[in-house]
This record gives sequence, structure tokens and C-alpha cells, in this order.
Amino acid sequence: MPTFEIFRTLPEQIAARLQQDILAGQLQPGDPLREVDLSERFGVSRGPVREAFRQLVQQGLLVLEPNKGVRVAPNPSDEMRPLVVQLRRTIEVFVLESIFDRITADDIAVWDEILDDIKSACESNDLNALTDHDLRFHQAIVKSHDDRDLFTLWQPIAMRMMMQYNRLDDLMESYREHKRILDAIRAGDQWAAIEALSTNIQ
Amino acid sequence: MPTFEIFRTLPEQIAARLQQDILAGQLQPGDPLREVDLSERFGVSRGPVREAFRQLVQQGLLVLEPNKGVRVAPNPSDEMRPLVVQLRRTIEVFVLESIFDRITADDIAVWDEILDDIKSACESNDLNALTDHDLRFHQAIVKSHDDRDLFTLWQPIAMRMMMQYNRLDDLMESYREHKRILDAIRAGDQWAAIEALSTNIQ
DNA sequence: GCGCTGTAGTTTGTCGACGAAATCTGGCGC
DNA sequence: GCGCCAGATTTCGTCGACAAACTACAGCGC
Repeated sequence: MPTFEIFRTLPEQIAARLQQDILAGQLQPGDPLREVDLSERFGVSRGPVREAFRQLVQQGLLVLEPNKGVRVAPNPSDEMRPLVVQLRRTIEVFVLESIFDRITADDIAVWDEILDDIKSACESNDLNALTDHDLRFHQAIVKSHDDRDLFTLWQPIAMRMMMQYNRLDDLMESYREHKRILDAIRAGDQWAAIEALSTNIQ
Repeated sequence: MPTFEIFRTLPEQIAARLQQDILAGQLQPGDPLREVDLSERFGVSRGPVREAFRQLVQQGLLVLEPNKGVRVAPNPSDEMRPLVVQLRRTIEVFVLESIFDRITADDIAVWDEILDDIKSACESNDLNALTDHDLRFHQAIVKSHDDRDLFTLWQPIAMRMMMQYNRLDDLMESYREHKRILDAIRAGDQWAAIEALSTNIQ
């Protein structure tokens, strides 16, 4: 029995941890992951680890070869990036369009907090933290849509982009982009919000 | 690509079977699925069934409530359909654009066979068979792209559409639409092929 | 030297069993 | 009759063990 508090299901916790490690580059594309290694590392049996693997496979972060285990997925090819960008834009713009007049002060408060985290990460030049908070920012927007199903549709697409998070030379630019989105939302300017969102996704 | 599906693993076979049952409407939205029932039905243990469940959850065909099991997912809301249509069009058009000048006679031969199946299903007014072959037709196109990852990205989106396959009054129209796509490809007319594909996806 | 083959060792795939959470059911108090 | 609580039952979550598939490598024949 693990000694730490359980917030979500065991497989979810494991998947979340591995996702961090992969997006942070501590696990490189091609690296093999063994079920026993991780089950020992997390102090659980192989079952939950296996389930976490399958989850991450569906999200595109791992690739599965039957009877051979999983490896960290290769980065998406350059050819595919425009497609993935277009798909992600389509979804997030759709969300913004369909909830824009229903956004509450609470929503904005949450997003503001994440924006602060983004700012901190940019200021301290911490790329890993920035990747994490950037993801959380967009996650929060997508999840604010009533239809929770939308999030499961968005996630694998967003993951493909997060795997190669090296678009900006100046990290601070990321903070400015997200601030522009949130400011536009706060001002009730839907066009500007969508414009800023589209600019941020590329 | 082989003309018939090759199933490597047990969970894959189970997932494929359940997918058929769901798309054919033999399992209705909201129906609960119990692990022991299916493990007995397929003569396997609960492990593989569990894994198949998780796979179908990620594809949007099932919904999972922790500690409560899985149910057949509700049909996508009408509000979401335009989004899903746009996403699926984006991907399939992308595939067609990026492989158009590399399509071989073998590719077309495979697609022709599936088109025949579609024709048969339309003629015998068999909606379930049509759903199945329609899915196979588009699967074959998407899978013909080098990047196998594209398929995993496409699948959950396509599934959302296949769950409500009731667009046409006259089934024969489906055959004509797919024939138009394939004829355009055969004639080397990229614009017409994309146009026909977009018409088919709605 | 080169390639094949068989064997040992590693890793995944599957299974049956146990414990935990949720649901159902019946009885009690009001 | 109605609502609530407790025990029984069902179902999921997790585990440890066994079986099957794959890998690596040494030995053999050519």
C-alpha cells in the first residue's frame, strides 16, 4: 500500500507523472519503459502501471509494440505539425465561441491564477514549468465547456504539440500571448480573444 | 494493407467486437457493461476485457465512472457535430493532399474491394454492414498515410460521427458518394477527390 | 569468418483471488 | 406509509503468480 495520499485513481496518478517526465524531456523519444521498473518505483503492482501505459499510448505519448512493451513516442514529424496546429485551433476556438457569453468571474479567476504561474515560469526561465502551466491554461479553457467529451477529443491533439515545445526563443513571449488572450476575454472582445488564441497556437 | 483485419492481441479483438455492437446499435447509449459478463462471454479473464474497455473509453464509445464501471457513451450533442465534421474533414483532406501523387494501383484495388462491399450493403439495405464498410473505407485511406500516428488521431474523431450514422434516407447515396471519391482519385483529379470527400463527410 | 540454431534469461500477456467501494435489500423507527 | 440505517450482495480495483513471446548469446556447421 502506497504511503502517499490518493487523489485520483492509481493509473491516473502514474500516467500524470509519466506525462510530466515525457514532456519535460526526462524521458526521451525511443526510451523503453518496463512495467516492473515503474511498478517498483511507484510501489504498486504491474496492473495500474499497465493501465497508465495504455492511457498514454492513446494520448500519443507512448507507442506500443505487442509483446515488446512501450517506448516514448517519437516527436511528430514536421509534415504533421500544420495539421495538428489546425486541429487544436479548431477545437479551442470552438470552445471560446460556444462559451464566450457564459464565462463567469470564477472562470477568469482560475485562469488568472494559472497566468500567474506562467509568468513565474517565464521569469525564472523554467521551460519545464512553463510547458506544464501552458498545458494547464488551455486545459482549463477546454474543460470549461459543458461537454466533458470535448476534453478527451482535445487531449491527444494537444499532446502532439506539447511534445515539441520549443517554438519561442524568448519565454516571456509566452506570458504575453496568454495575457493577451485573457485580457481580451475580460474585456468581452470575442474577436480579439480568438485572434490571440490562434496566435498562441502554432 | 491486408484486406481483412489482423488482430494481434486479445484486448484488440474484444474491443473490435464491442465497437461493432455499439455502432450497430445492439448496445444502446447508457447501457452498462460488466467485466465478468464479457469475460465469460469471450471465454477470457477480466484483464483483457478491462483493457478493451479502456481503449474504447479513449475512443469515446464508452464512458468510465471510477468504481462504477463503464457505460455506452451518449451520442454526441448536436452542438458538437459541426466541430467533429470539421475535424474529420481536416484530417482526411490532409491525408488525400499529402499522398495523392503517391497512390498506387494496389491502394486503389483495396479501396475498390471495400467499395464493392459498400455497394452490396446499400443494395441489401443493411445499415449495419454499411456503417462497418463505410468505416473501413475511410480507415483504409487514413492508414495509407506513412505516419501511422495519424490514424490514432483520426480514430476517436471518426468514432464520434459513426455513433450517429443516420444521415441518409437513401442508402444507395452512400455508395454513389464513395464511388465519386474513388473515381476522382483514379482519374488523378485531386480537386474533385477532395471535393467528393468533403461532401461525404457531414 | 558467417549464418543458423537452440537455449537461457528477460519482459509482456493472462489468469484467479482478495480487498474496497458502490448498490441493493430488508427491517426498524416514526 | 415514508425515510433512514445496516447488512448482504454485486462490481470494480489491485495484487502476485504462471504462461507465452521475445531477445541475447553461445555453440555448431559450413
